[in-house]
Amino acid sequence: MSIPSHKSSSKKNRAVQAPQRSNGKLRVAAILEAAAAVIAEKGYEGATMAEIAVRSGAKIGSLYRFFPNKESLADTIVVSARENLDAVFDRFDAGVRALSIRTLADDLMDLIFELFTRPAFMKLLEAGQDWSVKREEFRSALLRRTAKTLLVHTPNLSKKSAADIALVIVLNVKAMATHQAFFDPASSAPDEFRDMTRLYLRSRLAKPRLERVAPGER
Amino acid sequence: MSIPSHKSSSKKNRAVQAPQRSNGKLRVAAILEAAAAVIAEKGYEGATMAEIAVRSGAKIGSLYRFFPNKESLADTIVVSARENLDAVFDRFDAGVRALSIRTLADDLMDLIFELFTRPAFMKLLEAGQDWSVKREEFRSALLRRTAKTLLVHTPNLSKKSAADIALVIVLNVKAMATHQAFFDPASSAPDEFRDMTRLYLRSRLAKPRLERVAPGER
Amino acid sequence: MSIPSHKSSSKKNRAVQAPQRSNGKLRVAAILEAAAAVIAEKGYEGATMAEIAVRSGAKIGSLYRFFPNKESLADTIVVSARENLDAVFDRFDAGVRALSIRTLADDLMDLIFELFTRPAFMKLLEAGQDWSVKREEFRSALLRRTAKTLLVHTPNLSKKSAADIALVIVLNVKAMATHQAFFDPASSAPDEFRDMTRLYLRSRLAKPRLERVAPGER
Amino acid sequence: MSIPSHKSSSKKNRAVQAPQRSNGKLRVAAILEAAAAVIAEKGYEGATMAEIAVRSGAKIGSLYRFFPNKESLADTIVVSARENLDAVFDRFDAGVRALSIRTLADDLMDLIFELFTRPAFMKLLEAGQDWSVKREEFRSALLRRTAKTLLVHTPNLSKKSAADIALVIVLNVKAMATHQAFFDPASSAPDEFRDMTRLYLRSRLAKPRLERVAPGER
DNA sequence: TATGAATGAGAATTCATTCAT
DNA sequence: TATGAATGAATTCTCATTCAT
Repeated sequence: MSIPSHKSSSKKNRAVQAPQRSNGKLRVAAILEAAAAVIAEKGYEGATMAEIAVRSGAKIGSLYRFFPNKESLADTIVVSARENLDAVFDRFDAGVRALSIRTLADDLMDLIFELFTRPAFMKLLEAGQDWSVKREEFRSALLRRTAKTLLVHTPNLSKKSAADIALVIVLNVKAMATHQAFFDPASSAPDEFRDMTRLYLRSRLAKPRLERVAPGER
Repeated sequence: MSIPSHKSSSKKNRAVQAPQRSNGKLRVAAILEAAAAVIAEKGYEGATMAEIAVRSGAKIGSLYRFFPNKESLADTIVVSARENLDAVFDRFDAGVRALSIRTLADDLMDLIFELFTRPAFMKLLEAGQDWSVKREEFRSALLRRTAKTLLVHTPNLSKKSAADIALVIVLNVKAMATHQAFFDPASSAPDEFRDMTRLYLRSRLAKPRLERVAPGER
Repeated sequence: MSIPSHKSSSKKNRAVQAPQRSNGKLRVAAILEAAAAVIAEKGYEGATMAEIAVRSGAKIGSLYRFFPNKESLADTIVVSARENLDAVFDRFDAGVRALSIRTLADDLMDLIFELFTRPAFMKLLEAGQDWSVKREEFRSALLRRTAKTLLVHTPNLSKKSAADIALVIVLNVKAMATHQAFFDPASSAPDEFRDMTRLYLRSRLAKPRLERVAPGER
Repeated sequence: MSIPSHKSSSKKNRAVQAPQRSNGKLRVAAILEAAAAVIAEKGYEGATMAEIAVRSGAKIGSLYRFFPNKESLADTIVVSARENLDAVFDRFDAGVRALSIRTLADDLMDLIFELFTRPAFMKLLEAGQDWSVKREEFRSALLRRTAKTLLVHTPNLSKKSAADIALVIVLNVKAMATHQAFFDPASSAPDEFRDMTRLYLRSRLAKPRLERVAPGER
């Protein structure tokens, strides 16, 4: 979306610019699109700048006009998501208190799923020791905000429980999203994940004594 | 499980390699161990033969004595697991009928988790368009056998349900295993995953008459 | 001498370039200034047109409006000096006969030093196999004129001696100028160079019988 | 000569090795030779790894086996000189007290000249803001040792004077060496430099009252 | 005319794989 | 057989120069 303020540690102070002409913005969008697709397919290491260039219809030199290096391209994909993460969650949190557990589960999964919509995400967020700060930041922000949402909905939850549950939900969505492309289109696996997440959330958020679902829960 | 990294075998270049007899097998094991570790960290593309050589204490030349190329190394990791996959499942299936749903969930997760013990697996099994046949074979075999086990336990399950449930269980274990290393050591997330899987299995395998959740719930 | 770097001319992209009339000359001057600075820092190869553009406040497109290519920029720097080389020396030669050796040394160094004032010169004049004709021309003209000046002052000098002495003087000034920036500000090294050059000139220009310093000369 | 313990800041822990087979040592020597030659001709920026490879008879991949990058190659050239700088000066200082000023001048110039023998030096030592530590270290060591030698010879010199004189001498040799290749072979310019340096040293080191050249000195 | 963007040849660097000893 | 070295295609990145608006 907006070109990050790239690595200042670079030797050369190459002037990498945000696009300033409408054409340039389209170009950047196309590059990000292509990068996301290629990374989704081949992973970060497997993706080559040359292929991203070809798919985006840009020439290799243009890639480097807008992104100083391969990593910044990947970062930008993540950063653009990070940027509206808070906005999206803020909006969601506003109405979360009123939601039934079932609806909370469904909507929360949808929300997170959307953040994963660009399939490059899954690849980018896969564990690795030298991930850039940006990528790590996205991961932790997502977990933090998810936990916070759970606390807004169920205030008497412990911080720790909220964190644990958030992690499980996020990983469920990730698993769901990662393998979506590879599912038999007729597969009902996504539904299974949704349903499992509902069961899980219910068991975690329902009041202790009401082990069996309380009437009027919904 | 963890083969020590034989690094002390040669101190000086001109060192005599006296006890170098039949430990070709040890050498191979060390290489596989190192390969698994490096791939787990960096992914298949990110792993370099040079680093695998260094970590395994082998010389780059040796690697190619035992494995004709990088892919064969990765394949071997998968194949060695594939080989005893059937044996492990056969043994498990023999007694599965008697298991409670809870125990089934727990033991099945343990079994699959063990197959994932070498962390390179997760990386290796990640989707990609040009996976080698061997890797794809492992994935489908794992799903097939898991589904079969479910059918042995609960014969009146439909094939399709079994496949769906198998996928969910496998992905749950994968999520659990992948992120184990990154969990706060004090995290109870693994337990959460186990519990969630129990809930899920119970809802799927319990007799039809209990299908309906608590009245009014749904 | 130091032309300010006109950077304030456009604050917004859409800014009106009202007073943009005949300052093509200013623009060119700014570019030359910036080019000289960048080349001085990084050398000819290390200097990039992009950095020169940024420092001069010009846009890369503008650079190429005024200079067809990088080399022509470098050439222009040299040529502009070459152009008034003769004038400067002519003027100097007019009064050179009357100068004492000491004053000759001092004034000649000053004169040459001024030609080197733009520090890009030193870099530009550094040896290299593919120097442009222009650059080579400046170098030889400088040596030729310096030698001529010596002959005007001391007519009974041989051509060869004059050429040798000229070379030494020029190189002395070059060394002095090149390293001026790096001197400890409190360093008296420039004075040393001046003094050394005086001694040298005295020994070369003084009448043979006055091998030992003439009384009153100093 | 000996491969330095290259940059540890690198992303990849590529195992850049010192050569361990005789052949490898020859190769490294050839590479350094070629690098020095190319850098001497084109300067650091102008030199390309490809040309260095061709001239050394090595393939591009081999260059990177021994040197992790272009800069390390340049550094190695400088470092190898730095390494025996102290040894050379120590030896020289041992006998310096007995030398006449004239001989001191001549021998000191010869000594420094030899350090500059590899012509790549002059290029490498040329000023620039981002020179590597190694290169700067060589420069300052050379000045420091030259000043020290002067103090050994003439103990009643002030530190500051010694430093100033050292700088002048070094720059004289540099000028001489840099332009040697470009001199008319019949040029007596080198002799001029030597003579100038003698005059200069004499004026600086001779006892004050002996302003006029002491009889017998020459 | 001014300028942001496009271009692509060329340079640095990486790494799987082969080979000679 | 063991292994240091060689190889070179593939990849990332740079930058002078051109172009469309």
